Formats: sequence, C-alpha cells, structure tokens
Amino acid sequence: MKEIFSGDSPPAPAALAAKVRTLAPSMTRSMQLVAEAVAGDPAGCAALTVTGLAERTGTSEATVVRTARLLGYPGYRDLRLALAGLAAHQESGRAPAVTADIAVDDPIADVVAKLAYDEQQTLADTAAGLDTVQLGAAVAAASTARRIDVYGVGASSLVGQDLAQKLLRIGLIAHAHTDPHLAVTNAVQLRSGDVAIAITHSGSTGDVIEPLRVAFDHGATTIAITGRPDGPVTQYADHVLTTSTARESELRPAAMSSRTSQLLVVDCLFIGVAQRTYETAAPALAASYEALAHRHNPRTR
Amino acid sequence: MKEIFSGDSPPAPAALAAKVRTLAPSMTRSMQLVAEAVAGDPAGCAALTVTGLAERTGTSEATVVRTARLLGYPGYRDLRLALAGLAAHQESGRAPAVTADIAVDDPIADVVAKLAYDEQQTLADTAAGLDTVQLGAAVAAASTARRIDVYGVGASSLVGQDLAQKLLRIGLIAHAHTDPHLAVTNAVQLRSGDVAIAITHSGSTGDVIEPLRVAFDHGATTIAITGRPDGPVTQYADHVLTTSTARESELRPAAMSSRTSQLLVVDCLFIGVAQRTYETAAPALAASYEALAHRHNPRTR
DNA sequence: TCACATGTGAAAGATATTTTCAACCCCGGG
DNA sequence: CCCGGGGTTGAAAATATCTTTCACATGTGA
Repeated sequence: MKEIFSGDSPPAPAALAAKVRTLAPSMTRSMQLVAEAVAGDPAGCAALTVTGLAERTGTSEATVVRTARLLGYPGYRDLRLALAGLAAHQESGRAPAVTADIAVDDPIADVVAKLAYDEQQTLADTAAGLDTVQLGAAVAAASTARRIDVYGVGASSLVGQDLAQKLLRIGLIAHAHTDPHLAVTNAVQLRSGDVAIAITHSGSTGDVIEPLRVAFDHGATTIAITGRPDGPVTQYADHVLTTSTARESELRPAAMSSRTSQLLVVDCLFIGVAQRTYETAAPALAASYEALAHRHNPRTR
Repeated sequence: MKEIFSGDSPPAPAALAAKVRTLAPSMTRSMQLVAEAVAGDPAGCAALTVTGLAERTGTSEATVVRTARLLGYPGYRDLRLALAGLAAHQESGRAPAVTADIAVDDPIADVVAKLAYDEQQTLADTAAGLDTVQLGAAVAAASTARRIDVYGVGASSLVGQDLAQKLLRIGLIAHAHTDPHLAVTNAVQLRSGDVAIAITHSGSTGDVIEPLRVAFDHGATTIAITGRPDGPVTQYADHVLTTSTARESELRPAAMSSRTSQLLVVDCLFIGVAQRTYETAAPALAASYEALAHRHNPRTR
C-alpha cells in the first residue's frame, strides 16, 4: 500500500523540510533522528557518507537508507545529491529566518508579521509538495464529472464549502456535505463518472472517510486532500493531493495553517477545472459576477 | 605545474564553466571531452556514475577521475556533488514567469506556481497595509465582549464562520450569521460591550451593512473587515480593518485573493484575542484539541 | 628506426551503498 | 506478571561504485 507513495513521489526538488514535516509522523524514532539532521543541516549532511550520517545521528546505515527511501529517493546517494542542491540553494537564497514562534506577549505588529510569514511559508511548501500528476488526474476527473460531492467536517468543512461554491459558479454540479450521515446517504447515489472529494488534515477523520469509502465502493472517482498521504483516508482515494503540515504553536493551532494549505490545493483544483471547461466556465463566471453586482449598493463609492 | 591549480583552488563553487575554459589548454584530449560534457550538462552528468560518464564521453573511468582532480576536487564523488548543486542553481535561475496572469492553456504546474505566488503576494500586501492600531483596538474590544456577532455573505460568510468557530474554541461567545434577516434580528439584541463584525470585500454589501448598522445604533462596538476603507460599511464601523485587493484575472475571481486576505486579518484578530485571554484560551484550546483526538481513528500511524 | 615521454584504459584494490537477517523492544492480551 | 507477535533496529554480508595501479599504446625527436 505504502509503495504507492514512495513510488509516485518525484525526486522532490527543494521542499525537503516540508516533506520531512509531512512524513515525520509516519516515521519510526530513529528515522526521525535522521530526517531531522538532514532537514536541519543539509549542507553538512551532504558532505557525509552513509556511515558518517549514521554515526552522527547515532543510528545505523540501514536506517539512513530507509529514511532516504521514505523521503522519495531511490537510495542515499540520491538524497545526498538533492541535499547538495538544496545547500547550494540556501547559500544563494540566504534565508531570512524570521521563524520565531508567536509568543503570548508579542506586540500586535509582530503577530501580524509572523503570521503572514508563516502562511507564506505554508503556501510555498504546499506548492512545492503538490504532485502535479495527481492534481492533473483530479482535475480531469472533476471536469467531466456528472456530479461532485465534497466531504469535510470541522475546519475542513469550510474549505469544502468554498470548493463547492466555486465549482457551482462555473456551472458544475457540486455539493459540500458537512453532516456525516447525510454525506453517506448521498454517497450511495454516486456511480462511475461521479467524483467524491474528502478533505481531512489528519487523514483519519472517520466522518469523512466513511462517505468516501461508500463513494469508492460505488465506483465513483475519489480524491483525498490530506496532510497525511499515508493516512487511512487514502485507502479509498484514487488520487491523493497532499497538503503541507506547518509547525504549530500553542497559540497557533494546526487548523490554521492546514486551512491555508488546503485552500491553495482547492484553488488549484478549481482553476484547473475552469481551464478545462473554459467554454462553459467563462460565461458562467461572468454571469454570476453580473448577478452579484446588483446586490450591492448601486453607488459603490 | 598542475599542482598549483589543483592545490590553490577551493572546492569551486559555481564558476565551473569558467574553470573548464581556463584549464582546458592544460588538459589532454580525453580529459577535454569529459570537461566539456560536465560543463555542458551539469544536471545530466550529476545523474551519472563514473562508469556512466566514462561511457558517455567515450573514455575510461580513470580519465574521468583525473579530470575531476584537475578541476580541484578530491575525486569524482565530490565533483558530482558540486554538479548537483550547480544544477539546482541553474534550475532556480529560470523563473517560470510567475508574474503573468493565469492563462487558459497554462500547464497545471504553472497554475500551482502562479497561484501560490499570487497568494503570497496578497499576504504580504495585507500585512503591510493592516493598521495595527485599529487591529489593537478591535482585539481589545473583542477580548472583553459579552458576545460577538459576525456578519458575512457569499464568499465572506466562510471567513466569518471560520472566525466564529475559532473564537468559540477559546471560550468566547461568538456566532456567525449568514442569513441577513436573522442577522438583523439578532443585532437588535446587542448593546454596549458587545461586538459586531462585518466582513465584506466590496464594502457595500447591503446584507452585511444593515445588521452592522443596527448593532452600531444599539451601542455595540462595530468592526468592519473590508477591502474598501471608504465604502459605505465603514460609516457604521468603530474600527476598520483593511484587506488588500489583488488583481484578478478572468479565471481567478477576486473572491479568491480577497478570501486569503480576509483570513489573514481574521487570524491576526484571533491570535490577538487569544493572547489577551490567555488564561482561559489556553486550557480551552487544549480541551478542544483533546476532544477532537478521540474522534479520530485511535491508530493514527 | 629506436629510446623516451606521455596518454590511456583494463582490471585490481579500496570505499561506499544496499540488502539481509537475527536480535530486540515495545505493546497488548492472557 | 509473563508471554507471544508485529514492527524496529543495527551488524554484517553482498553489491555497487569509486580510485589506483600498471602495462600497453601512441606519438615524438634524434
């Protein structure tokens, strides 16, 4: 099951830190040690051989190779090459490193700056970690779907509603379900040619997995948008779109950055679909824009 | 003679092509072949092993190693590492022209890059344009409010729901209204010490202005989150938080970037309030996190 | 044409990487 | 509390990769 992920993931260009964070939960203790070392000091690690890195992290060569594999490389050699590239990158980029946690006594101006920076980072990570092949497949499926059902609860429900709202605006038949029971009830109606989309950061939200499973069993094309590409939800997903996991602090719940990440993915999906259905999407967008204008005060200024 | 070059040259950063040119005259025929290949296609060569490169250049492994030495590296392995770094550098150099609008025929990868870039831009603009004094005042009002009502319709309603959801999670009494009639009905209940927040990108959405006016008239502290600080909605707002307006294209409706901007503002507001009510917010956050954990599949890994 | 100097690659030798496999550790059940 | 059992781990074997050696080829000037 898991081979699918390590298999389809491309060599991964620069978003290594993000990848480490995404995959960390599915790693064993020693693997995390290696991943941390690698993410923390790419340049230093690039200079080390397998044996060297194993020693430095207090683990074994085997573990190092295993970690490299999990991160999506064929072996350590390739990870090392990527590391060298990353190091060169950082060298030129000179990271601003404004990455302090938000503290209780931060002045409001700092909060704004840190939050904006964090969200920008999340966006960059998400974009870098998004598998465009999977995205393309998802877009293709959604573009030609008879109907599209979206499942999400909690914070993700808002993202789901956002997606459904936008798809509706370009003339597709989309619906966001927030009630798990109704979601399952409706999922039964789906069949081949329909699309079901589950949104869950943790990848293990039962209320969302269940309707996706039903949709899957009924032959619909299923898509999972999750931060845990190895989570249970992917069992029933034809296509997996990975969102990034940013570090959270006490004041900044994970939901916040995962939402940013999810919205970007959803937007990409939407734009992709709009491109593919341009003939119908463009007039529909224009029409809905027109309709909205009349709801506003005529004297806009 | 040659030791001079290999001796004084540091690992050689990126100016490899130049080095090749300088040293070419002192190279033998086969070595030049290797050097040319390396300078011409760093990325491609980085993927090759000694044997591979030897074959590709029609020479032998020994020659490849000799060339690496001449270029100043201890051995081929190190040359290869440098090559990988160089390749990454070149890669980053070619910007995908992300500043352009999203076109109908953009490949999916470009869509992702452009969208991520645009949203990052929106965040930066919003953070720069946000009046921290107004924000501070809004935070102060919300922190001590008896109850908080949030108004938003259309795309903004999701932002309002997001805010209310989060405020609820830290123990405040907040409610997001999407039905204009109910919103007005409830606004009548507000009085001094309560807070009403209106979210509207255009600043002239009647359905949102009306409840804010009622709340204002009843003595509540009113806050407007809008992209038009001169719009009608600000008439009834004690504090105005400005969101940024990014350019929109045919495929990318304004709602998309305004949403990003609104969410950042709302997040800042939330964090500010959480800081001010830390004593009660922290345990409440922990408790809600705890409660959620049990909804998930126990076997997270 | 021959002695000599230099360039070259095959193969041996040294390192590094990957795989295998048995010991280990933790966890849940009896 | 003890005892499997499944997953994790590292030592060492197996393999691949890199480096060195060395003998041969090639060309050059007397």
